[in-house]
Order: sequence, then C-alpha cells, then structure tokens
Amino acid sequence: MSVRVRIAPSPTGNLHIGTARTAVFNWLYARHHGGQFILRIEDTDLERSRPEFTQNILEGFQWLGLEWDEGPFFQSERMDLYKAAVKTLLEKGFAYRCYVSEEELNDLRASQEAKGQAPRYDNRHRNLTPEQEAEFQAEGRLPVIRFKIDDQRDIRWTDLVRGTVTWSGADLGGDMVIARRAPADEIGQPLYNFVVVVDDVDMKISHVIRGEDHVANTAKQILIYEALGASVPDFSHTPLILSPTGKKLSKRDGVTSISDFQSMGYLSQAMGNYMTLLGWSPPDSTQELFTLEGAAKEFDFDRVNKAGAKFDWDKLNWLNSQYIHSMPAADLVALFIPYWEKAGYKFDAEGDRPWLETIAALIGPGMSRLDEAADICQYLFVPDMAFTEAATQHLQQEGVASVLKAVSAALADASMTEASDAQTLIKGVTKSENVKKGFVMKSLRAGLTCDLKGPDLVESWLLLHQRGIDRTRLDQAIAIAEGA
RNA sequence: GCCCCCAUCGUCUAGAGGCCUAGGACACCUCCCUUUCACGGAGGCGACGGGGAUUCGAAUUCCCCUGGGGGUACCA
Repeated sequence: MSVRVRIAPSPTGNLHIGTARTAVFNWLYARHHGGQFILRIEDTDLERSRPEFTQNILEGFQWLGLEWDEGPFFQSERMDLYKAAVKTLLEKGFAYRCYVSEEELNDLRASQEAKGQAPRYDNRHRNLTPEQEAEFQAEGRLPVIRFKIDDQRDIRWTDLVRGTVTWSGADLGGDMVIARRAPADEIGQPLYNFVVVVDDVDMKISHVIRGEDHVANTAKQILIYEALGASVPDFSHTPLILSPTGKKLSKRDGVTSISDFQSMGYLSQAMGNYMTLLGWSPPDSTQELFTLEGAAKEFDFDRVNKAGAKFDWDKLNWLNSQYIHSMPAADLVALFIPYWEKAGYKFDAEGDRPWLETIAALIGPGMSRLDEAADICQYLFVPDMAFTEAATQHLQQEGVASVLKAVSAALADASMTEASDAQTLIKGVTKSENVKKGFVMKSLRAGLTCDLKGPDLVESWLLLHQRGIDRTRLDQAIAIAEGA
C-alpha cells in the first residue's frame, strides 16, 4: 500500500509549534516510505479562518523545509463534496434531522450534570415521524443533521504508537452533529469531524498522523468511514508538546508560533531537529544532531513515545547554538544582516561585506540565537555608544587612564592590520606601564567595547580600527578615566 | 463528574527479563585551555512514583493505588 499522509491545519492562528511537529512526523513518515505528503487547509469555520493565517502556515512549512507533494487544498472550496456526502448518509438512514433547540440542549446537559452524568445528547429526535418533523418546521425550528452513533458499538483500532485502542460508542456523547443548523430543505455547513473523513477518503489518505488530543475524534470518524463504505486508514496519535508546567502547549504559554521562533533567531534546522527529538529518538539515541532528511531515513512510529514532552528552551537554545557555531561566516552574515538593519545600524551590505563577514566569524561561535547579533555588535556599529555601568567603573580605577593613554600614543604610529600588531602593542604597553597584561586587556576591553564582556578583544579592536572607531572611543574612555 | 491515555535524573530520552552498581543530551557545579570574553575539552551532581504478583532473576510482564495529561461543542 502506498503511503499517503496529510497535515490539516486550521487557519485560525499562526502556524503553531504543535501543528508543525505533527507536520514533521507526517513528513518524515512520508519520506521514509517514499509516499506523499498532502497539505489541506481546514477552513470550514468561516468565522475564525483568516487568509493571513493560511499565508503564515504555508510560509512556516516552507521555512521548515516541509515541502508538500499535493495541495494546498481548501475545504471551503469543497463544500459541494461534503454536502453531497451528507445527503447520501441522510438517504441511507445513517443520519437524520434533529430539531432540538440550543436551549433544550442546555437544559438537558444541565440536568445530566446535576445527576453527575456525562453530558450527552439523548438521541430524542432519531426517529421522528414525517408528521412530527412537519410540526417542528411549522414552529419555525431549523434542524441540524446528526449522524447516528450506536451506543452498543465497541470501536477499536490499532494505533501505530499506542497499540490497540478501544472506545465504547456510548462514550461518544450521543448522535453527533455533522452539519450546522439550516432550513430543512437545505444542508447546513458541514462540520469538522465529518469533512475530515470525506476528505481523507477522497484524498486516499493511508495513515492519519495527528496529536493525541484527537483520539476521541478517531472513534467517531471510524464510524463515518464505515457509513461511507470506505476503508479505514491506519492511525497514529502522537504525544503532545507540553508547556513547562505540563499542560498542552497553547498560545497563552508565550511563544508558540513558528514565525515567532523564526524572528527570534532560531534556525529552521534547529527547529526541525528539536521538534523531531520531542517524542522520537533515532536508533542511535546518542545522536542528537540531525537533519530532517537524515531522520527520515530512520523514522518510524515504533520509536515514538507515548508520553507528552515538555517544551524546553534550554535544549532548543543549545541545539540552535550548535547549528550557528558550525555555520560558515559567509552564510551567517546573510542571516545577521536583517537583525543589524532592524537595530538601525548603518552599513553597506555589499561594500562592507568583508568587514561584516569578519564580524560574523568573530561572534558566530559564541551565539545561541541569531537575534543576539544586534546587541553583541552594537559597539562595532555605533561610534557614540554609551559605556555600561561596569565598564565605567573599571575605567575610573586607578592606573586605567595612564594605560589607555599609553595605548593611544602607541596607536598613533602603529599599523593595525593583523592580530599580532595588536598583541605587540598590548605587550609593549604592559611593559612600559609595568602592569599585568590582564589589566591592560580588561582596560582596553572597557575602553574599546564599552563593556567588560564580549567577543574576542583583539579581533574586535581590528574591526574597530578598520572603521576608525577605536581612536574616538579611546578618547572618550580616557575622558571618563580621568574623571572629566 | 464521566471516558480514554500516560508514568526512568529538574528537562528531553536510551532501555523491549539477566549486558543496569540504569546509558546519552540539556541545565547546574568543578577543573583545564585562555594573563580578555567566549567556544571547546575533562570530571561531578542527579531517576526506575508506591504496593502487591509472576520469575532463579523485573526499570522491563500482570494487578491495584497514586500522580499527570487529553477529551467530553451546531471549534478545529
């Protein structure tokens, strides 16, 4: 059997990391088996669906490298198909019109709750006579369409991650609504649990891979497959991504959308790697860094966990740092430029390329997120940057002024083109001032970079020198050191 | 409330009866490298939720308890 899987996001928000992880598992499974990965946009809820969210979702998948083989298909464009299917179920007696009002339903639930029972529809309109229907219609009542669920039925399926799952028909809440309220001679808007099945059948989906929060839906949907006379696909319910507090990760937990991770400076490779690791481990579990393509070679559900996994920023940051550290400076520059531009730094992306690339080579190995590039590099781009409190305090220490003045003097007739030039100069000052090299380095760091911590000092100096910033900053630092 | 699922270091996980005095990774701590700042390297701390049962032998199988999660819409 050829493998056909799908990701079916709802455009009611930006691409959520949970959806993205489900997409990753689908994609990995499809690629592993040489199958098709299909993208379907579930926008049957017209109220909440938005085109900009669809856009965000598509871009998110592209960014992550989850290219789809078919689609995107839009459910909103396939209503006729669904309504025809509803009609068929109606004609075959699998579904019926129910005239119970919202108010009556609320009363029913309230009384059930009062008795400590599970809320459920009591199927009271399952066998209405034509006369009764006519009467309700005469009252002006609009019906929904319900799909019959047999309370006696035991539904079971073999889940690729959970093994055999059984569900009792009686625990499905009674006959389910498959189409919204509409005039009796029409078919209202078809609902999620129904259209999913119609689409999965139509698109010949072989494996439904989705989050664990869908297990109850699976039981309902299997019944619909049967009524439709379609073969039931395999199911895999993957563990959920949990917030640090252990609940299902939701928008309220802060950053959860892929585009946010992207703008925070996470690399798509790191995101893909991390999401895959959340619930799956490669056969060689000591191997934690891998590409999606690499994982696809080994991916299968026998190595997918059953328990939910808490999202861990530390681990993501570490993974991201690994990718950044191993990236060539030439590639890093391109990734840093947007952050530098956003920070308002002035530079010529083309003309200053060599200088920018040297910066990238300097800071890349110490970063864990791309967006750090802005703060880390401020001293290189902004000539009149303010000194930090810590730097100012150091500058005002005794002996700093004279060290910096010695450096300044030596700088006047020194050529500063290589690291060794700076080293020689530092060594010279250390000797002439008769202080420790560490003191010179620290003072220079404070004076040149406006801070006490940061990228390699000598390299920074060279970079500053190329821009002619070192002189002016040294003067500013000396002024502070002398208490002016 | 009811239904379903899950349960190894703080976190992500390896482990499919003896290879486990439970392995790896992140985080944390120490040391080394560096007369700056990082990166990097070497160590350390640290877990099988509890109770029964099966077995010569259980993290691994079964049962109960406890704990956690998910679901319970005319949302998806």
